[in-house]
Amino acid sequence: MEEIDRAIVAALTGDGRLSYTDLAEKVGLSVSAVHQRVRRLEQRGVIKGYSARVSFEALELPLTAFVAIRPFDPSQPDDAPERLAHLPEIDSCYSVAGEDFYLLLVRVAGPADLERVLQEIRTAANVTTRTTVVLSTPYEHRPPKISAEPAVRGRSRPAAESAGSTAG
Amino acid sequence: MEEIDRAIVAALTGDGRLSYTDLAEKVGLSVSAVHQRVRRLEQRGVIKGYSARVSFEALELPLTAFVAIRPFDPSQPDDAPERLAHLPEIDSCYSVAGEDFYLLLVRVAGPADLERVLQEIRTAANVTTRTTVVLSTPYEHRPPKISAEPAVRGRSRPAAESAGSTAG
DNA sequence: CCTGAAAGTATGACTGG
DNA sequence: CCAGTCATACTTTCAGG
Repeated sequence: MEEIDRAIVAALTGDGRLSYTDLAEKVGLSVSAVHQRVRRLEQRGVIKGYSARVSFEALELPLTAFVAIRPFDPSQPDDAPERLAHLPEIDSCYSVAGEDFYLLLVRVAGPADLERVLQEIRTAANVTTRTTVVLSTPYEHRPPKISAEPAVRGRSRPAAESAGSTAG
Repeated sequence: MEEIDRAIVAALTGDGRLSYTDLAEKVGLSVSAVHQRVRRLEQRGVIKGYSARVSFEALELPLTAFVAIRPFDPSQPDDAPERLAHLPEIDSCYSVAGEDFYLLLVRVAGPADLERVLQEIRTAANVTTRTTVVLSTPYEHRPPKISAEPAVRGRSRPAAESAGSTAG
C-alpha cells in the first residue's frame, strides 16, 4: 500500500464520516480520485466497514471484564467461539497462546450480570473461567500507526520496489 | 434512553455511514426526526464518533498480543498509561483488578517488532511484562446488545417497523 | 490513474402541527 | 417531539487527458 492510501485510511479511522470533499483536501487529490481509492480500499478489504463509536456507560454497560477460558475436557472438539457467539455480552473472542484457550472481552451492566454471563459461558462451552475486571480504560481502540514511510520488515516484496523510496 | 434511540445506535454501530434517509426507514420516523435524534445522541456523548474498521493484516500489523504489566517498584507513582501513550503499537490500555496493574492490547508487524515494543514498554514505564500472543480472532468489536430491554417499563406510541433484520 | 463537470441525493435549518 | 420544505453541499457517474 502506498502513501496516499495510508493517509486516506488514517483519516477515515479518525473520522469515518469524513466527506470525500474533505478527504480530497487532506490528501491533495481531486474528489473523484479519492472516491475511487476509497472504493478500491473497501473492495480489497483494507477498509472493512464503518461504525459509530458508542459510550458503553451511556448504553448501561459500564462493567467490562476479560474472561480467560479453558475447557473442562481438552479432548472434546474445541468449538467454543461458535458456542458462545450467541451471547451478546461478548464483545470480542481471541484465540490465544498460553495457559488459556480463549480470551473473551465482555461488557455487562454490573456484577450480577457478570455472574450470569459467566455461568452462561461455562455451561454453553463447557469451560472454566478466570475473570479479570476492568477498573478503568485509559484509552481504547486507538488508530494504528499509519505512517507515510512504510517500513519493510523481513518479508519478500516485489523486486521493483526498494525500501524507503516511493515507487511509481 | 428509549427504544427508538437504541435502534438508531444499533444501526449506526453496524453501519456508521448509514444515511439519515435509510436510518429513518429503519426506525420508522421521518428524516428530520431521526436527524434531530442523532444530533442529540452525539451531543449527549452516547455516540462518541465514527470510525472506519480496518484490516490490520492489510496494514501489515498481523500480530496481536495482550501484555499484562506490573511495576518493578509499586511505591513509585503509577502513571504507566501516560508513559506508554506515545507508543503507537498500543491499541488499548485497561486498568485491571487482579495480579496485574494494566492490560495492554498491542498490534505489531511480527515477533521482532513485538520484542522491540516489549522492551520499550518495560523501559518507558519501569514495569515487568507478561505477554499472551493472539493466534486468531474469531470475532472482535461486535455491536452490543442494545434493544429489547428498556430500563423502565412503559410504552410510548408504537413506531411503524419495517425491514428489521440488521445489527443482531 | 488522474481531473473536471453534470445529474441525483443527502444534509441541515426552518416552518409549522 | 414529529413531519414537510427548500437551499446548499455532497455523492456518484461519465467523458476525457
